[in-house]
Amino acid sequence: MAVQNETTRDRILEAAEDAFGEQGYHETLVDDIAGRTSLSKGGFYFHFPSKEDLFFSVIDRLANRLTIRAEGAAAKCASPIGGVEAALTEVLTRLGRRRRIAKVLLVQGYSMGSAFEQKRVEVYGRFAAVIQDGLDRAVVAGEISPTNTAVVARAWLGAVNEIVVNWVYRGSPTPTEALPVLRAILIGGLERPDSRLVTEETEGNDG
Amino acid sequence: MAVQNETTRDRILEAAEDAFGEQGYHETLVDDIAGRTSLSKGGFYFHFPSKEDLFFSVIDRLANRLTIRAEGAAAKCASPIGGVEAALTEVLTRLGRRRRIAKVLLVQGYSMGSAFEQKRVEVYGRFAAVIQDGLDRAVVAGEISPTNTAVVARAWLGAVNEIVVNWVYRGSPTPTEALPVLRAILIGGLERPDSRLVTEETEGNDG
DNA sequence: TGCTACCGACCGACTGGTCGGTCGGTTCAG
DNA sequence: CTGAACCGACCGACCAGTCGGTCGGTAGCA
Repeated sequence: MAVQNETTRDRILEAAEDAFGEQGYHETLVDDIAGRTSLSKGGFYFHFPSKEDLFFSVIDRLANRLTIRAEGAAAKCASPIGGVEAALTEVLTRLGRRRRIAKVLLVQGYSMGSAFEQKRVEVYGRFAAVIQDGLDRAVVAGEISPTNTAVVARAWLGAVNEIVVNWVYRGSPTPTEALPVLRAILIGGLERPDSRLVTEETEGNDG
Repeated sequence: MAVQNETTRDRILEAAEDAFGEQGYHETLVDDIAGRTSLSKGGFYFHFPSKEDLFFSVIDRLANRLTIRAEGAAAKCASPIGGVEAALTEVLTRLGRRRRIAKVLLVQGYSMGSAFEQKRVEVYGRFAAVIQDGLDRAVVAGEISPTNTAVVARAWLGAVNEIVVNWVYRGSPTPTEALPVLRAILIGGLERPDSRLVTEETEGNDG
């Protein structure tokens, strides 16, 4: 029935999140996921058409959750630049708490080869768009000087990404530890239009 | 003999660079590489013990070349911060010219699963160390304020990485186009000790 | 209440293709 | 004649996906 169906599907997604995070795409066998779910392989294929489809579903689920959280954090801030900062903090904090999730989202997809390229563009594009949107509004609000916000957004995304991935692989510094420095250099890299005495009012941001 | 040996080995490395860059690790078959080299599979295995070993050799070769170029560019500059900037420019320009190389170096490795993790740490660590070294010397030289240069180096690395990867997947903006903006925000994110305009004495960063 | 027909969820042995790696054989320069 | 370099048919592990079958539940009917 429908309810049981949903539950089982979710159980599979949950198990897959763990498995992919621990072992990567190729190392994770459909039998592994079936095992973790107390399902047979056939049972699994009743719920998902393919292993690839499963992986994409996992990615979508994680990316959606993270985007919602980031946008929620940003929405609580009055100023655009404060919003971007809050979103940054939220993402770093969130990923910093769940290493496996970070690994699935930021690393494991590449194992899929060309099948992943489109998905990568889509997911990273969505995050970049959130950042860029905040920056654009900050420009309009006169908080920062006009610049190529698309490039800046990508650079920020990359910086955050590398901090997290490095932590995933080496264990330190944790995203939380890196956050203050990261925030300082990213925000600090933006020019203020009224820069006679920078006097940041963005410093004591809320969140 | 040694000479012929080297030549064939290099031909294999060259072909592998192309193949991995175009198709990724899993999609590239040993037979592909043999074919591109006008060698049989057996001939290939005379020169390399395994496909994995071949991939690592390709990565090492590319990373070494790029590191040498970056360090060379940096060495030509008098000031440390100028050196870091020059290295950044060199890397972006270099990778921007060869999309396939960029793809092998920055993306394809992940396809190998856990076997690659150590290599990733090693290669990225080497690049980060070059940047960090420049930043550290810039601090000593009084060009920038003390900060957590390890984190800053990682962030820079990530920013550059994402710009290049995004270009690899989407074709634009090219690294060369992005360079001015990137340079501005990265360098701009660093505090100058003598800046009367920037008042705050480092609110969040430690060492 | 009992019986039948049916169904969604699940099982697990099996298949079919793929591909890294092997090995006995061949070529040819020295 | 030796052996480094190379050939290419072959092996066998591996694994995503299939398919015929099982089983608990339930709708409909008398």
